[in-house]
Amino acid sequence: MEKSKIEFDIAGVERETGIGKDTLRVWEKRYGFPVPERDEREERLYPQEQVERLRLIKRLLDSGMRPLKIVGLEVPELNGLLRKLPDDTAQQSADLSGYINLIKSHQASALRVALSRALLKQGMEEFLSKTISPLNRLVGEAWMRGELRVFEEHLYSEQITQVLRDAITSLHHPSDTPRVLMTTLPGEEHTLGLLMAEATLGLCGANCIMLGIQTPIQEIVLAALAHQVDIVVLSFSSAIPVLQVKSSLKLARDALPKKVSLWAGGAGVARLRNVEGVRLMGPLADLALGIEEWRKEHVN
Amino acid sequence: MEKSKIEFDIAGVERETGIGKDTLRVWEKRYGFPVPERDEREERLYPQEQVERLRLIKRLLDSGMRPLKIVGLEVPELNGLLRKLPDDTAQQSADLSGYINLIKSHQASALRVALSRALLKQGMEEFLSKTISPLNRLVGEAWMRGELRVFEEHLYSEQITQVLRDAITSLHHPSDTPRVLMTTLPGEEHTLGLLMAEATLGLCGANCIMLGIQTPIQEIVLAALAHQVDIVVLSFSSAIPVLQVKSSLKLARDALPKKVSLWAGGAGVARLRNVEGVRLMGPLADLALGIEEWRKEHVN
DNA sequence: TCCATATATTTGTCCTAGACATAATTGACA
DNA sequence: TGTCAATTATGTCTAGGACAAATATATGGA
Repeated sequence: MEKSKIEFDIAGVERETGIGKDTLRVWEKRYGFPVPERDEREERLYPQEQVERLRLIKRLLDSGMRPLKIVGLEVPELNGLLRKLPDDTAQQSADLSGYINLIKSHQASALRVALSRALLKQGMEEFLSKTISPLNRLVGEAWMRGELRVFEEHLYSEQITQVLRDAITSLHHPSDTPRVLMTTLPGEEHTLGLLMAEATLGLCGANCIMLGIQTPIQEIVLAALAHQVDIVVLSFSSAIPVLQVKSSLKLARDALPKKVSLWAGGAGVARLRNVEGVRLMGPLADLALGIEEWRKEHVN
Repeated sequence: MEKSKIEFDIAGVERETGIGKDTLRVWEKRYGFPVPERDEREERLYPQEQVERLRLIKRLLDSGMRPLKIVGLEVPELNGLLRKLPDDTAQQSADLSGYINLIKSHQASALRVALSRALLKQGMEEFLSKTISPLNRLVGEAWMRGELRVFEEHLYSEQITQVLRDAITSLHHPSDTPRVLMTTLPGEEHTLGLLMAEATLGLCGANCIMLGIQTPIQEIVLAALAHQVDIVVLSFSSAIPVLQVKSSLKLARDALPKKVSLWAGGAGVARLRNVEGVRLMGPLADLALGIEEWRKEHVN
């Protein structure tokens, strides 16, 4: 059997690249790329190479470049631009580059062991702030530059997840206050930020109720009532468009009872100014601070 | 401040309900529902009630009903239909209803404890086949009928995940063969099936490399090469359209080297007939069988 | 009466082409 | 050099039409 050519329909390209169908069509008209083949029904068929090129473009867009400048560039030029993206690896303490090397050489279990060891040595708080957070940023940047493949990033996330989940299980104090509901809104699929938040809150002795990702807004409200929580924590990664974050947060705030606090954290909120009635969290330490303040206000 | 009306734009409705924008527009024309309000720009604004109603419709659709019969029905009628959906609870051994009750009363930690206990008592294999699998089906059906809210289902998934992950960590034998890469394709977001598969394969002493969910096809190929795996396992939940499963599987098979086996499992493949070069797995036990056969063929 | 095959209907997703608010960039001016 | 206004770029929405694949219904034969 001859190896048939690998081609994606427009829905497949949207899934694989994260670029919407409308956007793909309008790029074709405006920038002359991608220009897919057509099947007998005149429907677009994107060959593998174009999808690969779109992935490079998506990365550059996510790191702040503008379509006009880069959609239409050939693969070598795109790679050239990717290499020029900022690289903090040098500034960072050398110990982090050890992790990066483990990721690049696909040594999953060694990576997991190294992370567990660091956790034991540093303690959770320092582990999160000095190791995981900067490592996340490093990995994110390396991925942007194309030094890490998607599958390597996936493997990395999986190991962090395992280490953190393990640690979190060991610090459960189910009866404490405040009661905190944790989840993300539909569209936000990243678990890592949520897990880091859970670890931080767990340390403070908060009673975390983890709902996982992508809970519809109205379900968050119902869950908040059913579990009688004091605080709802939503996590946003930097992958989500700011616009979407803002409007979703407003909807959530309106839908939740006033007495329930709404906190938003993660890299995705750094770009936000201010949202009425929502507490925006910067670094993880803000969460601990928030819990402290909440306790002061509820001493009765 | 007056509580402003909660309304979603068409993209928000797509995220919240999983119904595509094109579909929403064409339903409006064909069935007269949903008919959203419009903003000053003539863009659709869906009020909360319509979104809620769409969620009910989506559930009925997912359980096999046809749009013509149900899009356009009012909420009470929809609920009536939901209640008529099949209910296996009665047939199942009574012990499972205990779990359901824990879910409905939102006792997360009690549920987790009960599950861990069952795992210890039954052993992994029986735990998966006699408890988790039927429980998943029960929960799925109860959710379809509207007896469980989304957030309750989320909470349930989270507890299962924790119990399974805990168990999996304890059975790592990293140097064994065959080497198995595990992930889902873009569009498939369900982790549970993947975790259950990992537990089963881990029991057989296979060397599982877990990539998490939603790995682009080309990345799967790269990962398979980098990790020199013998088998790639993809998991499909019943939430994914059959059409999408079939075309994705074909693409993946074409993209992977011939010497790498491709296995597909999960509720989503039950509806498939046959895909060239792909081994379709029914129950979890098939995986164990597959590993056994693989070992027989590779005794050199 | 039951099953297989042919015909009709239903349904999701794709198409083109155009519009416009918001974000980012450029230019003018202090 | 910094600030504000004008301009351009960009994603996402609109409408209305088309069609293949999936499903339902009718038909014929054992």
